[in-house]
Amino acid sequence: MLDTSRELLASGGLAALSMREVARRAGVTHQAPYHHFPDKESIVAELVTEGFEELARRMALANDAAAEGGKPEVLRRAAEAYLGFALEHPAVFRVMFRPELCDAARFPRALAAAERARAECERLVRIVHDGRFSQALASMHWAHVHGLACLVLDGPLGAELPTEEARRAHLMEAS
Amino acid sequence: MLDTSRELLASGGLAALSMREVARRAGVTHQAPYHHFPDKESIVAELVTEGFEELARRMALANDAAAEGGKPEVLRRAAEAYLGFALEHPAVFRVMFRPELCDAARFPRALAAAERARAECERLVRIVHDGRFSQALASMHWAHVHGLACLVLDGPLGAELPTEEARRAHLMEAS
DNA sequence: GGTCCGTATTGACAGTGTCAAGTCAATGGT
DNA sequence: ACCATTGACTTGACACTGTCAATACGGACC
Repeated sequence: MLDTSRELLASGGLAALSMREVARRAGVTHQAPYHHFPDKESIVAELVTEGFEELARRMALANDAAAEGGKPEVLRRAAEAYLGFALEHPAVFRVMFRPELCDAARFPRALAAAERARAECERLVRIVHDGRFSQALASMHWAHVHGLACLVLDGPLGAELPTEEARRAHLMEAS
Repeated sequence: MLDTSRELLASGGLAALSMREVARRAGVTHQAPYHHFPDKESIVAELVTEGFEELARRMALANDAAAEGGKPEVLRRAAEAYLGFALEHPAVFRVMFRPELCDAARFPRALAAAERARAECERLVRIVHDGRFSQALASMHWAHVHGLACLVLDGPLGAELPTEEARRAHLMEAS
């Protein structure tokens, strides 16, 4: 069920993800999905939650590299983690940052997962800035990779150099 | 006609912008709008075009400040222009960076307007970096303000300090 | 065996974008 | 003066969507 939802979202974006199409692919009638999810928002919320969990996982892994590599290595890995996720799961990534699609009050799990990703970002800031932390610093780092991801996925940066090339170039500048 | 579309988009987001609601507000039947716009995408494209034109205009104005102020002043004004636009027209801003909503091939004007904004970004890079230019540098600057805008509008940064305060703090760090 | 519950079905409703045909007034050419 | 054309609008339909309601089936448990 969620698998087909993921597939639909990945293939045709949010527009392609419809309750009825999910039911069709599962070989059941259009109302069957409503016995597993109260409404469409719940499916989206589930996918969003998974997305933030995976993103947080990747960021955590990158931060763990602080032990071996130096600070620039951590930064590089963090950017790689964030951009890697965005490039590998573009449709999920886009949906994750459209809060109107998944009311935070109704889906605390999604919010918690997002918070975990945020916490990893803060951890990164502390690692890179010798324990110091400020919201402005965190915003700066996050905004940088997030902006890159958005522009590469949907902005003018995506047109040229769609793959590894441009991405690497940007990573170098990010540190 | 476009006015009511703008209103709907601004008030309730893309979901609230429907051909039939536009017709309703104009006091005509649901098909009347189709005599002025071939389909919904055309209306969205028009709003997107206006958005990019306004954004390019603001960025141009900011860049023109290079004559009087120094480089940091230009940077500050550019960020102010970008973030100001995003905060004043959040709904339009969001739609501008969802290319699936407005096929570039069908709407060359929208693409041209976006290109104009991009050109202003390149101009900024040249001003700040003494005439030097690289795509990576441009991406870096653009990504930074764009990421800030996205996160403030729809991300976790928007929750706290929604107005002038946090925004200014980020601007300081950006330069 | 009877009851309950989870799963599925059928059928409806309102709302959407869009196509097809028809109405009606103003315009312009002969 | 007549007529064709054009543009703005209407009416009516179609397929699609999310969702509600009522109904059936099938196994688990007392």
